[in-house]
Amino acid sequence: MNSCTATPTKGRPREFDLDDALAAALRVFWRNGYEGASMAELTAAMGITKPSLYAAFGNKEALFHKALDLYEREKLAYVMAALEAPTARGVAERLLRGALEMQMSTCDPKGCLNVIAVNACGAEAEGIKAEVLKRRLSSQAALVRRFEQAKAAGELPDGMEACALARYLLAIMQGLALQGGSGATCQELDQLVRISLGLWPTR
Amino acid sequence: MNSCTATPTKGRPREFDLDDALAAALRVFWRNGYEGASMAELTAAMGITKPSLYAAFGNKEALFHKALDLYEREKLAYVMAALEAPTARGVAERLLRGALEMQMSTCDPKGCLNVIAVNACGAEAEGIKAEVLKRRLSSQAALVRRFEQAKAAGELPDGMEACALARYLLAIMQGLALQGGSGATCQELDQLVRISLGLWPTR
DNA sequence: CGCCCTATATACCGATCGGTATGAATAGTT
DNA sequence: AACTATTCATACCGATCGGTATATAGGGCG
Repeated sequence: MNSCTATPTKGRPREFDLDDALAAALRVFWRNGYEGASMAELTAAMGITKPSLYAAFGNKEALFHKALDLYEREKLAYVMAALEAPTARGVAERLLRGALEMQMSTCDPKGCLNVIAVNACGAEAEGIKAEVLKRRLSSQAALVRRFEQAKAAGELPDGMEACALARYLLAIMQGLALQGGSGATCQELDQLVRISLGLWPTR
Repeated sequence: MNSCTATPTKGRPREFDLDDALAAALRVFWRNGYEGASMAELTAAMGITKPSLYAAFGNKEALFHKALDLYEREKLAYVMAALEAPTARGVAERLLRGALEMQMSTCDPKGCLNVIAVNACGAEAEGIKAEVLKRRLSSQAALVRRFEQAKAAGELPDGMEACALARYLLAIMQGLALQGGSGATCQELDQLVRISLGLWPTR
């Protein structure tokens, strides 16, 4: 599980843990977005100095990409797992409840890093925006495929297209993350999840 | 309709139009968010110099507040108008179609300024975030009141709470704006609107 | 030990950030 | 014409931005 930390056994050993530092950087990006996270704030949260950061992670953009990897690997695992639910409704339920749980975590920042990063982009960070969008489209495509499979199994009402349903579900999840990041309480977000599941299409 | 431009009739006359300059500033904030919009970019888009901007609008934050006023007055007028629809479903339809039309406009930037501004906040602009949230909560409360009225009229299924339904509808609208700002096509967003209306609760 | 290699800490780089001091230009008022 | 009030254009302010040069500290290895 350790990230390929092959000890070089040569030269002065590093005095901080790569994974811990990356996790700290993720929290800062998560709270402040890419441009809102300054190198000063990042190094302070990671407990290292700027040269150490650049030596270990390259630069700010490379650090963000690695933090984004960590985010998707640890915090967005429920998305891919949800696709294995037996029915389309089960997929939606797992996705919505997973998104809700993320907003209820007390140790993590609120909101969704993907949502935050894709909007917090001045001209300088167009590459960041593109990268986040690419990943989002990838999981969106997986969700569409899952719903097409459900449609073939006769789970969806006639005339309901899989890609439209996927887009609808993602919109609710994005709204949930946005409201979570804007101070909505757990009960309010739970209301949102329940009403969405209550309105989920039945054949 | 002109903003109280009482001609001072004293001193050198201003060489630009206040409303035009504010509209240009709004477009920049809309595209780049509050922190992503630099004074250089703002003055370039407004066609004026920095001292003129500060003399006319105060500072960057005051300019943003005035741009936000203009945004809500001109671009979010459909929200309050939608509340006058005869039924809850009519309200939802007007809101969703209004949000869709905004994303289809070719001259305006994509996405929703409220959504963008509330997420694009590093520590420096906490006041901006609070102000946008305050306004959002205000219109959210109006929507809740409208749905409570609909519930009293027996339009909603038993056990469906007005505030939950309002939160659900707003989540979809926020997701729509987010997807619109992320490059979704008009047809894709229209799919989203239609499926949302198709799933709207009936008694 | 001396050698090599890497990480650390400090101090600094040019560019850009939001915001302003200053003086010339342009109008009404007397 | 002289005075006053307001705007305009240029040039500048300190602070912060992301990123780095330099020199020292600390480990494996001969």
